[in-house]
Amino acid sequence: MSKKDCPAQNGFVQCDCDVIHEDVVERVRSAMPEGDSFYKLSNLYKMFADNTRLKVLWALSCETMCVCDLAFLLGMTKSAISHQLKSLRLSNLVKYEKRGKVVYYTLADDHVKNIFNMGFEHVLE
Amino acid sequence: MSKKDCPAQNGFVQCDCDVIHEDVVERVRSAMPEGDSFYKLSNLYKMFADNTRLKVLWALSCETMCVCDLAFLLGMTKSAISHQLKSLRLSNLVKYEKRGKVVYYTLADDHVKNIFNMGFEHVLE
DNA sequence: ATAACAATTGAACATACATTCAATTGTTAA
DNA sequence: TTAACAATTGAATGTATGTTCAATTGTTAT
Repeated sequence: MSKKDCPAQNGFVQCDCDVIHEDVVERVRSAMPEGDSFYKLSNLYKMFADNTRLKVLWALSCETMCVCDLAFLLGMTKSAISHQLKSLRLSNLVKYEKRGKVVYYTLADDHVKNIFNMGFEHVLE
Repeated sequence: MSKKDCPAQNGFVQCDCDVIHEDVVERVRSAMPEGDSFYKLSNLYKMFADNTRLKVLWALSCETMCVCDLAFLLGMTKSAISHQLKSLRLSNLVKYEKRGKVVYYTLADDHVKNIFNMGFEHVLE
C-alpha cells in the first residue's frame, strides 16, 4: 500500500509515510470502535484531568457537599468551583439539589469511584 | 469558623465564603490523600484526555505498532504522533524498542487496559 | 561516501481552557 | 421592601497544549 493511499476521515491523504505493517494496521482498524466513542471517552477523562475537578470529584465521593464547603476545602473562590461544577454537571458526573439558598452536589453514580480506584492503583506503584 | 480562617496551601485566605458544614469539611479534609497524589493522578488522566493519545493507547492495547503504522492508521503525520508518543513515554504508559530504523511501541502494562474498560463502561450507558 | 527513510526535535502558531472579576439571580430573614 | 448571602454567569485574561513546519539524527542499503 503506497503513500498516496493513506486514508483519513475526510478522504484526503494526511499521513506522511508508507505503511510498514499493513496486516497489523488492518487488524487494529477493524477492531476499532466506531462513531464518537473515542470522542466521548476523551471528554470523560478530561473531567478527571484537572487538579481542581479531580479534588472536587474525590471530595464528593466522600460526602455530599455544597459549593461553599468545596470552596473552603480547596481554598478557592465559589466562582471557580461553580464553573467547574458546571462542567461536571454537563458531563453527567454530578447531581445537585437545591435546599433554600444552598445547592448540594453529589456524585451521579459509582462509576466515578471505580475510575478513581483504577487511577490510584496505577499512580501508587 | 469565620471567613478570615479560610485555609489554603500558602497560608492566605483564598476562598470567599464562610463554612456552612464545618463537620463535613473536616471529615473530608482528614481523609484527603496527602502530597502530590492528585497532581500525579490528574496527569495520568491527562494522557487519556486527548483524542489522538487515546486512540494511540487503544491501538497499542491491540498490538505493538511502529510510528508509521500509527500515523497511517490515524491519518496523521509521523511528527504529530511522535510528539504524543513522547508524552506517553514520559508518563511511563508506553515502552519502545528500536529495531533498525523502526521504533516499536508497546503498552507499558495492563493498568492502561483496565482504565480503558472502566471508561468505556461509563460511556456506553 | 551518499541516498533514502524512520523517527525525533524545537520553534511557531492557533486553540482550548482554568481562573478572575464584576454583575446578576434566587432565596431567606429582618 | 430591603439587606444578606449562596450560587451562577459571561467576559476578559493568561496559561497550557496539540499540530505544523523545517531541520536533524540514526540506521540501512547502494
